[in-house]
Amino acid sequence: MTQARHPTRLETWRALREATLRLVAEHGFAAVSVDDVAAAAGTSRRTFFNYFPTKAAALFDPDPELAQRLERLTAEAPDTGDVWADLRGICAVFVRWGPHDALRVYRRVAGSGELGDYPVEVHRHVQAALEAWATRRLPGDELGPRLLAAAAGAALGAAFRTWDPASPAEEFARLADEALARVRVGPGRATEDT
Amino acid sequence: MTQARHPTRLETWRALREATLRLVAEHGFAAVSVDDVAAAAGTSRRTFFNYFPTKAAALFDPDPELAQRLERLTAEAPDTGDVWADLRGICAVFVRWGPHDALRVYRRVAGSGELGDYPVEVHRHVQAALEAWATRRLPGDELGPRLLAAAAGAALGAAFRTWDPASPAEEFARLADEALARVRVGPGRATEDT
DNA sequence: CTAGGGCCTTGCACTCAGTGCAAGCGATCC
DNA sequence: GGATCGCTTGCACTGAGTGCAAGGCCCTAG
Repeated sequence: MTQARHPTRLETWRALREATLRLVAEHGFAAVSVDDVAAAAGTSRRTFFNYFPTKAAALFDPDPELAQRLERLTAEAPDTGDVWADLRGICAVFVRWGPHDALRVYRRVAGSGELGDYPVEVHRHVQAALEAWATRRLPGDELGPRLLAAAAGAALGAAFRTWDPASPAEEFARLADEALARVRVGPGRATEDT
Repeated sequence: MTQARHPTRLETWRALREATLRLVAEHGFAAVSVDDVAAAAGTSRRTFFNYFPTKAAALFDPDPELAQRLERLTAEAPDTGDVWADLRGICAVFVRWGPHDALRVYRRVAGSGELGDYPVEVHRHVQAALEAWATRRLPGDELGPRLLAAAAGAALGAAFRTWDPASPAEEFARLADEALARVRVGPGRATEDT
């Protein structure tokens, strides 16, 4: 039989994330203390802070594996020449992975108004990855990459806020597609000679 | 001669905002405590929290007068039939008012990475006002108003982050114009029969 | 087998943000 | 003159977040 084994770093991370998600879904963000989460995950309060810098981070920080997949997705994305269309393609794929259980909790927390800053928190790392991708695609353009990533983030955010968390996850993806389709981001004057 | 007079509520508000802005500009957000701010504004710590729910709020909450002007701006905005164009018009005006001294501090704070959530904080109330306006313009459309406001906010945010706070404020307005011009938000399928 | 070094956990103590409560103070209204 | 209302303030408390140092587990070198 297998020896009692120390949990790996990722396992502890996931236990904390899991506990946070569950407790917050049950009681709301404010009503859950870090001590509660740590106890529920079978670690100490101090260890919690070794993994997450803030309580909110335990809710929103990207799962390392998911982050890696996103990294790969942007790295392998096609270049059709139309940056915005390619970006939409990336988003369309990404939006169908998401940890939808987490998304539902995010929506609940968002609706309760407990976290004024939730909308970005949720998408910050996604938007950062998109911006990095756009920067590779538009070297020399300062505004463009930020604008592209922000516009995509805005579309995803609007879809997210419109989504009814009680409805199937596919509905969120559909809303995101629609939102992305309604937005268009064109090249700047400086780069239209490309 | 005038009698010694109790400061009006707005005056106290402004004293606290002013003190926060100045101290944060000097020492950074984290290095300034609420006690410091309260003392600098000539009030008590407890009074600070009677005016602002959080330390960040003292930095970012909209000046009541400015909020009113924004309210009026959206109320009186023209309706040319092209929602996005009208929205761009509103933003173009707004972007030339801003308390640019505050904006410069925001950029500094933003650059230092102390406030992960700054970008929204800065624009939250603006975006909310734009969304309210868009909702009046597009009744019955759930996604549309959020998308319009978020897209405009994204453009403003991208311009803001690209702006060099050492350059004149007009440069920020120019960047905002450019960003807004590069983005286009179209009507949804459901509303294209309007 | 043992000694040591690295990584992770944990407890302790501390600062600071944010809140409820109740007392105080000035102005206003009968 | 007394009741009331709004604002301020002090006090005490919870909980987030951090630095520090001690202890435990594992792996490796001798």
